[in-house]
Amino acid sequence: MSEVILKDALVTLKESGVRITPQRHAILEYLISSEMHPTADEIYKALEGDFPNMSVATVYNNLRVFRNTGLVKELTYGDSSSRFDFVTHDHYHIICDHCGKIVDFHHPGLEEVEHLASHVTGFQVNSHRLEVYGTCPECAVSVQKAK
Amino acid sequence: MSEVILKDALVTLKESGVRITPQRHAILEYLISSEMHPTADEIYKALEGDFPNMSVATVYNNLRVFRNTGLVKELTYGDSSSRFDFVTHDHYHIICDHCGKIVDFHHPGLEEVEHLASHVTGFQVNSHRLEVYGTCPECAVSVQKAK
DNA sequence: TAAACTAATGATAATGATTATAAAGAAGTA
DNA sequence: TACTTCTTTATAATCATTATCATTAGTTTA
Repeated sequence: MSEVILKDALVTLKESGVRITPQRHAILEYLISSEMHPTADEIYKALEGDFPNMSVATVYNNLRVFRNTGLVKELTYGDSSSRFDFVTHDHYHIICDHCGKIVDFHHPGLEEVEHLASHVTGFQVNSHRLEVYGTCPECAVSVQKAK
Repeated sequence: MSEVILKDALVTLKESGVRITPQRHAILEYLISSEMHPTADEIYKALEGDFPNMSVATVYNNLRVFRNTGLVKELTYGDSSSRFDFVTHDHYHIICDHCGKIVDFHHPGLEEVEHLASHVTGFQVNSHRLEVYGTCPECAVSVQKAK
């Protein structure tokens, strides 16, 4: 089923006039199949086996290409490096304060917040970003034990 | 009135056993008085006149101290450097896609989103983060003109 | 198909924000 | 005063990301 998603993505790229190189194919595939939200370096390391000569710059370049075509979203949290998320349906993220794990969850869009914000500030609103922070079940267990 | 806020902050620091140095005083004062959400470097530049010998490291160190005592929040957006926000009431930010301006707005907390996220993912929820993106009135005008 | 043009890759250097280190200074305490 | 601890300063180190540029590959056109 992620096959279909990948094919769709490739079609989107082609329609945007972006060439499908083996590297791009591999990066996309990894982003889609991976349940995590990898950093550029993690992607680089993961594909090192298949592409021993691939440069880090290629990863960054292509992530930017994907971002520009709207296929991929860049997530910046407090930590040093950005994470990249293949955009499927609209979803939000919940992030574990302890281990940094990121889990997706769905929630109806927060239009009323956008409206209020627009009304109060006079901005034309385009989008919003929401993240929830907490402790994941696994870390909750180990925190228990530590007591 | 920001006098009171500053005094409160100094009391908070003292209670946490943090010494009030002239540099810390100045950084706090700047953060409170400034309507913007400055980067570390902007703070550094702003205080250069009064503290010609102050090191950038001092700014970073003290911002970390303030963050740890809960006086200051660190905001990371897509761009390269973090921004720092003196915490007064709970508020959200709306950010202009064109000029990067950040404006505060108030909105009742999104508890129901936290509840849903907790229910779906099994996380214990601590907090959330919400930002709205759009075009500020000034930039909307210049975009009009450009047409 | 070959030549010409354009885009993508890879290696490496450059940038820039942030952090680490270590010496000197200031404040706090006995 | 002597001692300890925290803070500042200057500087070097780190690390993610971007820029440069020569090389390669793909596409277009004649």
